[in-house]
Amino acid sequence: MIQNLTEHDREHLQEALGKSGQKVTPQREAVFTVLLAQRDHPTVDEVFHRAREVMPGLSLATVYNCLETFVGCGLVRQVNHERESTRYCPNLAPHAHFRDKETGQVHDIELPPEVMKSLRSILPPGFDSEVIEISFHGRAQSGEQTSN
Amino acid sequence: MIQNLTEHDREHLQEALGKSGQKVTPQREAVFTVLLAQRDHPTVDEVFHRAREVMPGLSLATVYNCLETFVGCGLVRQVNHERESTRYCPNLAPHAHFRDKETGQVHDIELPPEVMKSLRSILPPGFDSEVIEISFHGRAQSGEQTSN
DNA sequence: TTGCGGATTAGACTCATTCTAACTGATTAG
DNA sequence: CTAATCAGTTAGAATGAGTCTAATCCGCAA
Repeated sequence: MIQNLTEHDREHLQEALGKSGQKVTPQREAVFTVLLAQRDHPTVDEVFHRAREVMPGLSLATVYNCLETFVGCGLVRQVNHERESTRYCPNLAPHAHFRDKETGQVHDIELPPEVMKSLRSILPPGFDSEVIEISFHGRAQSGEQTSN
Repeated sequence: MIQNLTEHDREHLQEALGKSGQKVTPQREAVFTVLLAQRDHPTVDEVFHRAREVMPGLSLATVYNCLETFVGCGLVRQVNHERESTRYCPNLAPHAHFRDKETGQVHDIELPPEVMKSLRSILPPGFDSEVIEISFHGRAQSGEQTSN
């Protein structure tokens, strides 16, 4: 079920968009709402279909646009695994991703600061990294929470 | 310049293919040779064009097939960054990848065992990972070696 | 020689994503 | 008030990496 945004989330959206000179639109709100409502790393297509239930005229291109905008202003992260469709994730805390071989589900794995540090430490001098992506691939015993 | 395989490399190829019940063919040898000759993480297309110089009749489909075969028998690794074309890497030691924002070049970053260990340790119980991919994205000051 | 099976091939196809050009609707300028 | 502007949205066309298909090739065994 897709709830409306909380006041807090709406402000978050507003502020992030505003910072990069963009506006809240009904479409952006719908897409953002969908992302927050079910934090299961949906593909563009999944976002599209979910958002359509609430805003039937919404076009696929707009979903692509909105998601790109959100990524650009730091509201969500892209998650890529091999060459599968890109997925989207509104979890902004540093985390890795675990993709279940069997179900295809993606789980967030918390990334403690000391692990981040040890990772950064393996870069030779002269390498300056802005983004680190860590992804596991394997199986998760059923019954594990879909973390976020 | 594309040299022939050393005796050692040819045996490596032979053995890895043999283990999974496959044979060395001229095409596979050509593709493998290309991968070893220039360890710059080429795309399928790059491999294709390089291998063509040595074997003009070679088809793109075969390059896809060969590379898939090699990945299947553990001879090379796939490297994916965002949604860019898949690249291939004959470095079998545990390592991460660093993609240079500016040049697009991919560098191998050695991954010490203790870092591997700390990474595995962040998986909650029940999560069992076979593959860990780590990729950095940022800029490398020029003058850095293209490690491998 | 014939037949078999794996490998190779060219070209058709798929499908996520990007591009394009037209349209909308809110805001600003005259 | 109009008109001009401009970001955002839209449908559909285009792109391009990768996959599939069906025909052919080739080495080996019967």
